[in-house]
Amino acid sequence: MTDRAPDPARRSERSRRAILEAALALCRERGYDGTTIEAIAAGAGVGKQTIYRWWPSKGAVIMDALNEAGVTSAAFGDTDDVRADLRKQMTSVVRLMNDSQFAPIYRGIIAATQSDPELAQVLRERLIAPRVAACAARLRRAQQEGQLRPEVNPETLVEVLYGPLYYRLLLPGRRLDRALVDTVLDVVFAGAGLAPGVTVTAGAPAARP
Amino acid sequence: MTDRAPDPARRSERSRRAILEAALALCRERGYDGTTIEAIAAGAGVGKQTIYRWWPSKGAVIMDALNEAGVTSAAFGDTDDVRADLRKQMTSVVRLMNDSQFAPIYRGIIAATQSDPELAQVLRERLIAPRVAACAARLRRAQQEGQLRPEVNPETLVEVLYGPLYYRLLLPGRRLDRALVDTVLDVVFAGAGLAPGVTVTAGAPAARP
Amino acid sequence: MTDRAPDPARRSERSRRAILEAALALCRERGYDGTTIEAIAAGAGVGKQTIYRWWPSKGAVIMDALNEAGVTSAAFGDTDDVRADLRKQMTSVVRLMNDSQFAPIYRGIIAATQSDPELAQVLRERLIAPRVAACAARLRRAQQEGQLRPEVNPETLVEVLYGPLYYRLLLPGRRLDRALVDTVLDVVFAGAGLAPGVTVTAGAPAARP
Amino acid sequence: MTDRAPDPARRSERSRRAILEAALALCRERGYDGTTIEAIAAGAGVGKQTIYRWWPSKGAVIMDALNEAGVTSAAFGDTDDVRADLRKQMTSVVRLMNDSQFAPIYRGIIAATQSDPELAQVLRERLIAPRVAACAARLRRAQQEGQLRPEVNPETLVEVLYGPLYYRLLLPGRRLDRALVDTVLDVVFAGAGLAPGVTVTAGAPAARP
DNA sequence: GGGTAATCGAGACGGTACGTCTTGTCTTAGG
DNA sequence: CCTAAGACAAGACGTACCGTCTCGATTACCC
Repeated sequence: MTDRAPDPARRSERSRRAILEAALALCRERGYDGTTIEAIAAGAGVGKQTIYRWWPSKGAVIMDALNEAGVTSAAFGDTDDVRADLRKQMTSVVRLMNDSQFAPIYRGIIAATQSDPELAQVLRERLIAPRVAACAARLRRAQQEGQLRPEVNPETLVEVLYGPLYYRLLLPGRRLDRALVDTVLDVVFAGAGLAPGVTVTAGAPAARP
Repeated sequence: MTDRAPDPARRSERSRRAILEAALALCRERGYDGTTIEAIAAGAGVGKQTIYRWWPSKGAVIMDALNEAGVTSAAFGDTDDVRADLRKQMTSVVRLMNDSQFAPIYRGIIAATQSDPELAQVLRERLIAPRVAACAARLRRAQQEGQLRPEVNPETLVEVLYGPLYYRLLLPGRRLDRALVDTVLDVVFAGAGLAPGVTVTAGAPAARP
Repeated sequence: MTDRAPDPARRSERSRRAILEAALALCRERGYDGTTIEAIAAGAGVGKQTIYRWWPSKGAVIMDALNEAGVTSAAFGDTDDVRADLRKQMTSVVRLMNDSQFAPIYRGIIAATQSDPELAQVLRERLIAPRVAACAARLRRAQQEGQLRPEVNPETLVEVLYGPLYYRLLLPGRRLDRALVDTVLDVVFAGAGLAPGVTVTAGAPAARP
Repeated sequence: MTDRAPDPARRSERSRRAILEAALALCRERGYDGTTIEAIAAGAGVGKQTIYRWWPSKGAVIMDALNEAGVTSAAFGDTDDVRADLRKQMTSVVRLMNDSQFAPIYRGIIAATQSDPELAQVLRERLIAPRVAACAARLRRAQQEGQLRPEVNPETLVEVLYGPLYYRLLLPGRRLDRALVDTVLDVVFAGAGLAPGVTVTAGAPAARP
């Protein structure tokens, strides 16, 4: 399994920390693209080889640094109200995506994954998959409890929920804000369609004579 | 308006075409990142200055090349069935996002916009805005015709519709396929929620005792 | 002939000079080995590529620099007395080989040629061959004028004359001084042997009855 | 004397041999310059520190290896004919300097001494000085026996004899061959000059009436 | 229809960063 | 304490591109 990995026991914890800290600091000062391995090494007082020995790319270093900083959380609310739980989590995601420290770095990493499949896999495994799984689990419980239609695949529903957020994060156009969360939840929970004979209003089920 | 633009009359059409063709060819052979202005110039038999004179960045060249190739279309169906129109358009977008020629280039450009606001603006103006506008217009008509709830902002709805597609295009994880389009439309038109006393089923309004 | 060489017309004379000057300055400050292409480029305010474009190696740069500095001369005396002419030239060579500025650089270059045949060829063509030829020409004239035995190959005689000087320059041991020149000339002109019946004394030919 | 040297009793003879053998093998395979301490350590199955502990530099290792291989000999002929003794010894030196295994390594070491005084001293003490002393001793005897002019310093005469050989070994130009030995001996024993009234012919002393 | 000004291909230029290599020192674990 | 192994800080290597610049040599418009 770990046959190719160098013995981690030999690894200098001191250097590892210095590298991750320098990486984050540089990202803040000069942006993701402006951050170079050369500068990280210099900033950390470390030889370049020490970086190349333990990380395959600049993106991997920075992703590790983000993780280390514990900047995000996969934790999910678990009240009886799935919509409230989602709203809380999605809102905190929006807050992060609007954070002027975090957002450019995150966007830089996602950009890097477009041409670096290895980094993409790390991004998936370390950042995305756990959070998607947590969200999907919550949705699955909601389906079992009759709050959500059971025939929609929870993983796909996660994508429908978060897709619009990433759309605004990654594509130029409108600024991401919290209002989007409510709109998305509105649409996802109640639909945007007006089928004949059905009145769907968020929080206000059709009155019946 | 065009005060800053060089006199286009001077421009060598021959070179312009050679550059755009070389750019696309290189993108196919070596990917977006592997394509360099140096190589485009060499491949087109053109001086580097000729490229820098007319385009601000590699991304801009490649975006022009994509546009020139007429690879995408903003045209929208306009039948009476908004859902069918959306399905048709979104499906063709999915097809494009799955095209092994186009997708990596498009992803490369979007990646480049993460650190190049100027390119982002061009992407917005030339590719995204027109298509969003066309889609929003169609949605607006649907609202007027009573097929969609009128209180949802059409531009936002566009993002809810396309967000999941871009999510799969740009984030590592599940492969993009046409089934996603139907799921998204299902959820957007009918909602995924099961509010007490309301049964929302696509195409099958809840019967009542 | 010069088909592979870049068009010299494009070459920046300014950079060329700055590079050669920086190279020499660095050699003096930090020695031949301590001089790096990186430092030459930095010191000359020049991109490394500009050095690599025009010179194949550090040694070639430094040899050019030496030549440019006009530090040596192939000019040879041309009086009627070949021994005096040789003495003058060899003494000036000794002076150069003892020059604390020049000698370490020259030794460094010769050292470099031990593992760089290309540099060796340049050294031969640019520095050694012309001087050997000039010396050999002078010796040849002396042979024609009856001052030297005609059967000794002049090129080889050059090596016998200068060999001891280079021996002291390159091999650790005794310090090179001008006295060596006289000893060498003594031996070479009159021989060190005492053949029976022959008395060979410098400046005092055997008397004959 | 050996105050700075680590206690030799602790030294692993096994490692020492492996290092010297690996050093020579690498020199043959990749040349002097291509041989690195890193590779020697790897090739010998030895830690780098073990090399650094016992040798001050790569050159010192290789010189030790050469010595160990017993590739040269300081032994000198001791017949009544000094010229024959010199010829024999010098010819064997030429053979060595032409040996494609030995020569590049020897040239590499001499090159290294140009910038490494410590190595130069080792070269002098271990290789050169003993051989020069042996040769000078033989010359001194020849002087006492009346075969050589007594006023020429024997050590200097050694340099005159071997200088031309090293000239050809170290400077690019003509290939070293055995004929050089005879020419050198010719010149050194009989001189190359033609003083008026003196006829100096090797092996054919001037006839006397 | 000749002058002139901008564009063209070409590629040298000063730079920056890359990823690799080697150096000599330091650290760890085993004997 | 020596050993094998190899991580470490340092820094040069030679390469690749960047975006700017300087060349002549065409254009192609304007007078």
